[in-house]
This record gives sequence, structure tokens and C-alpha cells, in this order.
Amino acid sequence: MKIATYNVNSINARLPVLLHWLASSKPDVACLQELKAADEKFPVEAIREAGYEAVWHGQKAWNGVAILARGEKPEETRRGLPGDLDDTHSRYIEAIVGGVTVGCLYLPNGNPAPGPKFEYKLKWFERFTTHAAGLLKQGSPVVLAGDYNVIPTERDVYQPERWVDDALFLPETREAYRRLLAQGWTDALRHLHPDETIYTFWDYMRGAFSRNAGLRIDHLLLSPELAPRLKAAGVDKDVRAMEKTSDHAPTWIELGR
DNA sequence: ATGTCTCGATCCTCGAGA
Repeated sequence: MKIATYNVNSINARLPVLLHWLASSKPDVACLQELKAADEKFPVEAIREAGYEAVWHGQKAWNGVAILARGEKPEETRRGLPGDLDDTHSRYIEAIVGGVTVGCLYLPNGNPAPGPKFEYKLKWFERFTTHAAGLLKQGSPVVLAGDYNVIPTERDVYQPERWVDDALFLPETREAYRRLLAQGWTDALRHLHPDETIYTFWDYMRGAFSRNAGLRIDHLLLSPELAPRLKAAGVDKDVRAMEKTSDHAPTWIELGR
């Protein structure tokens, strides 16, 4: 079972690239973020023609998340992150596919920091960590996949010293990520490739991709009963090189049995 | 400060967000 996460940076602007990637990489499950489209603007027909069923939680202009599954309809178990009725951002959706609970998240960027956006990021992170603990308690196999907007360690950024004041790399952010992992989650990419340089995002500006000036901020976390099934993990970097592409690359894992 | 890309609207150019 291949599960991927991909921040598309507008699903409609990215539709040709997305369809090309689905056809070539053939994930069984694809978690998408930054749809930047209202629910009624989701390109459900094109995605169905590509062989995928979907559940999505859109929003006009910003945010938006979706879960795609090849040949089956994801069974939606949650839409929106619990814990704050005033939170209007579409940043979380959850569904069961093939017996696995899949949480698809788009954690707030949080820049500029300090400031209200950074406060929102940390609050959202706390709520997410609380929800993640509840999922672990249920004891079922879970993958939490998405754009975490977290650079976990110095190894995950091309020039750490340039990012020390950034919301993606500040101590509070990295500490929140460590606390989440400490519940028992496995960072799949890092677990399989402990010493490799792995990036999932390259800024559009200053030729970041051609310089390989990247960040690893898209993550797939596995619950304890799922971690032993992890067989392979990678980044579809070639997609980032395409025309009219997202600033993120699809990131995936392969689970056995 | 800059660089680039997307969306929406006070709409053909700009600001916000990333």
C-alpha cells in the first residue's frame, strides 16, 4: 500500500501536474494540501477519470485538504481539527482507507514570528497533538500525512543558520514536533533514511530548486502498529522540475502486507 | 530588500499569504 502526501499549491492550477503524477507514481492513497479552492471548485470529475475517489475539505482562496484513494471511496471520519469552534481554516481531514486511518493535515506556516500567526500555529499544533493522542489510544493503524511546516532538525534544511528566526525552524516549533513524535509516532522518511539529505520543498525564488536549496517539511508519521510494515519511502523530486509545478514535491511511503 | 507564484477583487494591477 503506497501512501503519499503532496502540497499542490492550488489544485486547479496544478491539475495537469497532479494527473501526471497520479498516473506515474500510482499511489493507493494521496493526501493533498493547499487546494486553494472552495468545495464546489474541486475537480472531482478529472480525478475520478484518473481512477481515484476523494473526500475534500475546501476553502475559497486558501488552505484546503483532500484524501484520494485509488478505486475506492475513502470513508471520512473527520473534517476539521477539533478543539476550537472559532477556527475557520480548512486544514484537516481524516478517512479510513484499506483498514488504515489516514489523517491529512496542513499545519499553519506561522510566519512572521513572533506574532499572531505564530501563536495560531502553536495553538493549532497543540490541538493536533491532542487529537493524535486520541488516535493512538484507539489502537488502530494510523498515518498522519501532510505539510507540517516544520523543519525537524538542522539536517532537514540546506542552510540552518538562515532559518533560525523562521516559524518553520524556531525552537518552539521543533519542540512541538518532538513532543508529537514522543507519543510513539515514527517519522517514516527519516526512519528509513537516517543519514540522507532529504528535501520535500524548494522555494520558487532565487532558483532554489536548481541550487537544491530545500527543506524537509512534508512528513508521514506512523503509529506503532504500522511502523513495522514500512518497506520504502521517498520523494518524487522529478515532479518539482516540471512546468507550472508546486513548490513542494510528492512524498510517499510503501507499507507491506 | 530581493526573489516567485497563486487567488480574489475596490478587477487588467495590486495586496495577502506562502
